[in-house]
Amino acid sequence: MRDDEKPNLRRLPLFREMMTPTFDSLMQIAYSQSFPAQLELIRQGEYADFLHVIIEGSVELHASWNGRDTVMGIVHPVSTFILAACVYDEPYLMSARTLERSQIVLIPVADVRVALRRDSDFAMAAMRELAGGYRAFVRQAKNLKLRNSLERLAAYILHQSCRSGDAATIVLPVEKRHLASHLGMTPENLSRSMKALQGHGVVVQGMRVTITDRARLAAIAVPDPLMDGPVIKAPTVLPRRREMPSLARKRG
Amino acid sequence: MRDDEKPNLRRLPLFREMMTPTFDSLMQIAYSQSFPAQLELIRQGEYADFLHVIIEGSVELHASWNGRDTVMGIVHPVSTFILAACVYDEPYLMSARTLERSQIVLIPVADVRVALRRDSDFAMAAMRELAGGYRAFVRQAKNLKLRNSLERLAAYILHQSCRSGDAATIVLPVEKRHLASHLGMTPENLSRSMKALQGHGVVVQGMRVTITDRARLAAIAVPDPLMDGPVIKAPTVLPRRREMPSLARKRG
DNA sequence: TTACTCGCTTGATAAATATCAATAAGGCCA
DNA sequence: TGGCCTTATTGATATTTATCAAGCGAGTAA
Repeated sequence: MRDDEKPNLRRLPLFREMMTPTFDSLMQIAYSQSFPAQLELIRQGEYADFLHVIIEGSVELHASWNGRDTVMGIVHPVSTFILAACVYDEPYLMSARTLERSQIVLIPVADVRVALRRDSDFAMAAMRELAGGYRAFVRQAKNLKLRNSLERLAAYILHQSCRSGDAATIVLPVEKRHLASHLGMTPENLSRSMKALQGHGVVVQGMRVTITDRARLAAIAVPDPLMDGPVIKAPTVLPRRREMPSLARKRG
Repeated sequence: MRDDEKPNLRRLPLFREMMTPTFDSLMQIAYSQSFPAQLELIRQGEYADFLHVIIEGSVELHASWNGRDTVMGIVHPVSTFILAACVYDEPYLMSARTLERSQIVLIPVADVRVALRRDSDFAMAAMRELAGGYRAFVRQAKNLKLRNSLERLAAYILHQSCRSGDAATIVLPVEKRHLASHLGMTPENLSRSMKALQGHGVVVQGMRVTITDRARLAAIAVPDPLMDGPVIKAPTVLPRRREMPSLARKRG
């Protein structure tokens, strides 16, 4: 893998506190690869072979059963995914596919396991990462069970706005049908819910959603850190550049 | 805490592999307490003070938002809960209440954290425990998003039967209204779904549910280890297999 | 026993959500 | 620029699920 990718990985919570020799040895074995859009990286039911770290692009976690399919989450750089399957040595519960061309670092699970055993700081970080993932899914389950679809959408919009420093306007990071599936609804239902939110503090123009009245939107969403996640605003975190945003979408 | 409780704890996956001195030191600080039914042990939003181990009785994990409330899970002996909040030092996402008189061992989180740092075997076990919890919630989210309420109920009945060695008759472990909430439906809906399942391989008499035609029930539930959890039957624990079952039936 | 809970069931109705079909809109490419 | 393909929207309708309001029934205390 390229040397200029390592500092990005090193900054991740998972790798930040581990000992340098452990990190270096993992980096020696790891390799970075570019995948085209719409590529199935992981299929549910298979066993973990690599810990994945997404450096660039975006990856969608989804699950299917009995001919139905649903989006379980979307992973953006820089973060890891399927750590749980690596630790547990059990089959993946979700599939993963690239949404766009993506740069991904692959670390063989066997080496991750060795590193976990050897480096207790790494183990602690992995534990924290897993606990975080656990909590994220608890929140998702709460969201599904306690909110209806309109409330979920409202909360999603508010949350996205929050994440970009309370920006009034957000741009949906994925196609609407994917967002719909992510929120546990049909595309038609999402479309109607978007319309319903207009007149409740929101203006929608294509992928661009503008909050005109935060209070009214919040009255529907009733945001709650125990469900929407800690409010980690990202006003100043911009060390990573997104090249050519206008051309960065759609199938490859 | 009583000495006769320690072996039970020691047998838990979380404590099984840790070093004896670490275990003993935790046991010295831990104390066991009996709680009456319907007692709120943990309130969502608060911070973890103790790792809980349920020895006897049963505990319900639930979550509330905006005046609504839902059952997120039920914990039976012998197992631990809220490890994630202990590790992460973040507020609980769920509340916990006893369903009946329960015996619970409490271990101060500070000591758990020290033990995690000192004993890498314990850390690995905790990691596996967290990964398992993570996966459980991924499955719950899949269940909610991919199945409708009738299918969830059918799957629940089959799963309970499986857990007791494919017994034809199971006795619901909790009141129906709690089960309804657990399955993400109203009591009325559960009642009607139970009735709907009669004539599809199930007979219901109060808390007693008998499977008369497993195939018909399975045709509704379409069981899947990636959603319903590993099939750990009570009588014998099968050796781990890693074949790739192509159980993902398309269209149904 | 009677009366009283409390949870379960049932029926009627309403709301939420999905499905199907058709149209509109947007990006992409020749 | 127009044509093509995909996604998004809209309308009509069906299905699923929730709500409200009785009624039922087992367990319990007086």
